[in-house]
Amino acid sequence: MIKFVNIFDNKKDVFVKTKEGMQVFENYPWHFFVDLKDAKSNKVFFQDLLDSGYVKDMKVEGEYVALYCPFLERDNVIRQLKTQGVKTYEDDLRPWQLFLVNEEVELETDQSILFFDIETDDRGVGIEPGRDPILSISAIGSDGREFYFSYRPEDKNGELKMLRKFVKTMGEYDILSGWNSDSFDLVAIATRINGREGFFAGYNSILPRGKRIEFRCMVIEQGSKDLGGLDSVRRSGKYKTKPIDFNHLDLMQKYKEMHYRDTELIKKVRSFSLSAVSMATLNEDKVDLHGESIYKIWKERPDELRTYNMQDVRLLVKLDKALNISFQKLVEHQVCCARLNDYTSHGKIDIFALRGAKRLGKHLPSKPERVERDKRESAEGEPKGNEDSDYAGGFVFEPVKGFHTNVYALDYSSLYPSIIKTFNVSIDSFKGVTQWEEGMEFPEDTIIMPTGAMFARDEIGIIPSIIQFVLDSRNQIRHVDMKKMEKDSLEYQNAHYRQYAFKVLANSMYGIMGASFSRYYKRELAEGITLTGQYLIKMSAKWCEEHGYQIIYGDSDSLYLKKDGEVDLDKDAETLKVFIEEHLRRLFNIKTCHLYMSSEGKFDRFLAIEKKKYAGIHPDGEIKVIGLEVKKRDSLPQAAAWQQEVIDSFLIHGETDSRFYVSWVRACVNAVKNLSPKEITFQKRLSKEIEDYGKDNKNGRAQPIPVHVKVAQWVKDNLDKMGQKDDKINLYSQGSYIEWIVTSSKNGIVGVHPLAFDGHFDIPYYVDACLAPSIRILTSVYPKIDWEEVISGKDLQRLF
DNA sequence: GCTCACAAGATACCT
DNA sequence: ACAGGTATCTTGTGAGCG
Repeated sequence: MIKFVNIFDNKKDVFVKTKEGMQVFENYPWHFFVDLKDAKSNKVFFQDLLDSGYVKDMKVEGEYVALYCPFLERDNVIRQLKTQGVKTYEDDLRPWQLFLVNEEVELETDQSILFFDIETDDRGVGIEPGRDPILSISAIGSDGREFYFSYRPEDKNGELKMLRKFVKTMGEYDILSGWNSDSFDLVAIATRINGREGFFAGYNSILPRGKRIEFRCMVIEQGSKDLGGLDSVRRSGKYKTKPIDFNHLDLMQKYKEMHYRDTELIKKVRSFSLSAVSMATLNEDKVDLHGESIYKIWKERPDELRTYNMQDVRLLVKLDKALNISFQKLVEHQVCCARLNDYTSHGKIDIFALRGAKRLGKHLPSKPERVERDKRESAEGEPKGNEDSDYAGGFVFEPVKGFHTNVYALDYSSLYPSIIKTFNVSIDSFKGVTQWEEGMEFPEDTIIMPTGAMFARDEIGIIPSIIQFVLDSRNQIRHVDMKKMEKDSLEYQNAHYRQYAFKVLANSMYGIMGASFSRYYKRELAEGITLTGQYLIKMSAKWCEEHGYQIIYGDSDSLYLKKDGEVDLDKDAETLKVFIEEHLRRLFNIKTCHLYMSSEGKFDRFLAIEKKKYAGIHPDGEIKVIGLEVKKRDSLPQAAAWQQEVIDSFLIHGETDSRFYVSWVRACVNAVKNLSPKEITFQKRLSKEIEDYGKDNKNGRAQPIPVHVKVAQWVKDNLDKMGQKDDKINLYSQGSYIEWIVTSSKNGIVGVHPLAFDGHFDIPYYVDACLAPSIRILTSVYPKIDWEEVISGKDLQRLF
């Protein structure tokens, strides 16, 4: 078993970095696969490939033939196979990927880390990594050593010398780790050394003394549309890095990944600045510079800069220790058999699945060729649902809007993985699509879906097998291994992270089957899963209605049910489970039912406002709020505060007298004119650079510029007024939050930055804006009351 | 020149 | 480079009207 720290190739040899040193596997025998039957039916063609020397060797492996050829000649060979119409498997794998799939390897979790942080010249307009000189770098190793690199203004080559010293130190550790370093610190270092394309040179202590190695680190532009998979939470900055032969761990990125669902926290830390996160986690802040420029301090009081710079790294080390970020990350990547640098969902799951397939003696399709596609464009002019673009997802019930009591929640646990297992959904077990109708005839050895997609019944497919393996492993860890361990021990922590990684893997399988760039993609399968989900939740809803429940709401895999009097939800859920199992067996010929609907508790009081917007209170007093404005970071603070009051009145106090709310609204209307600037300040995130807004939309017209972008432009033009820049995130670039107050709404919204606010705001506009979220709740409960009139006071006027 | 319905983008949520 | 579904707010356009 090789424990690797990192692995990469030069398209020929594979380099495996371990704790002991670098192992080189020269001319790693690169290969890919075709079906044996294809090789048999194209005998002459395959013989020609061998004779011409393009393919060096062929070996029969079960149902496949492995074709050996140098990776560099790959394109040529594959083109010929494509022309001949031969399907290939795994032809896209780089030598290092193939190595991970084939060999006995595991990621080393015991890796040394160098935490670091840089300070840059801040005299220019804004902050742009790579443009401004780097003034200092602090670093702390996981072994406790502290480093500080800087130079004096007089030293012409000071910066480059400093960077080279740093890179040398970096080579003494396995991992380089910073905060937002993927978009800032590392971009700056790589760019300052070698320009945008650049790699940077250094010494790797693992190699024999004196032997030089280049640390390659690409600097690439981040797509403006691409939000990185974590909705809008992930990206900041224009560039990011792609380190090749050293490990890099951006703690901010992983921290976001761990917390992106926690809307409460996101509201607190907003852009996930080191300062905000340290405050939230450690209750400790960065050193306050009182608005003084970094450059000035560097020039005049270098010791002070050192203190400041060092404090940031100390925070990093403390955060990692408190939250175990790097350890969790290492364990997670070890479970996936992924390199530390391959952090995308697809990158992490791919090698894991390929290894899983190999264990079963099977191979997975090659990645589809890159198709330039734009979902929106394909929808224009022609009917929606283009060949392989969009497909339907989960079903959302129209809520029965208003205030309810005695609401029960039912939930399919892991609906999509369960469907995959139950219907044996997999690329290799797929038998085509037919028209399905109740009671139709179809082959006995086939499972069918409500969409008509058919799958082999007896031989379990690769994907369901992997899911089964993943869930079995997870259960083994949770219910057996962890029981024997001491809580809070290192091995317990390790086990906990392992089981979590398995859970994530199981839940990601559906996603990659719907991702058109992945080797697992098949529209019929992805849509089969979602539409079967729709079928199941609708059928369950029907069953519940027939058993005395009223459907209040439901989304994809959940149902919210109302029933007064005695209710034994667990018993009903069990009966429903049996019903569904029998139904699926009879109509779809399934073999084993893995679907399980369980009770998610009761709500004494429940507000159904809109699709994806509701709130409820459990008997123990715990309140659950979903999707409402109080949970959104772009909500007006006062609007959220007032909406919270309404929610509490209904759920905690059970107040249902409409007169209470009418007078409450009147009081709010009167209070608007006295609101403080903070309460009426909007905030929204810039999801791309200012220049990228206002381009032509799909109708060929210039897209209007949103208010927050106009204000961002003002910020850019008035940077001198903004005071000290917070952290690495520019005040007006992709990822920044923009604040504004509305001063006029007569001819379009006019927003001004809080710093330009003179105290006059558009009161009528704010009356609407502050009350809208509350009014939406009140309208859903009391649809007959004209709340517009209550706000305008017309209902009062009528009385006089 | 006004109102109004509508399309489309942008953001941030939910499962 | 995991997926789709949805509400809400904003601006610009074009129809209908006087």
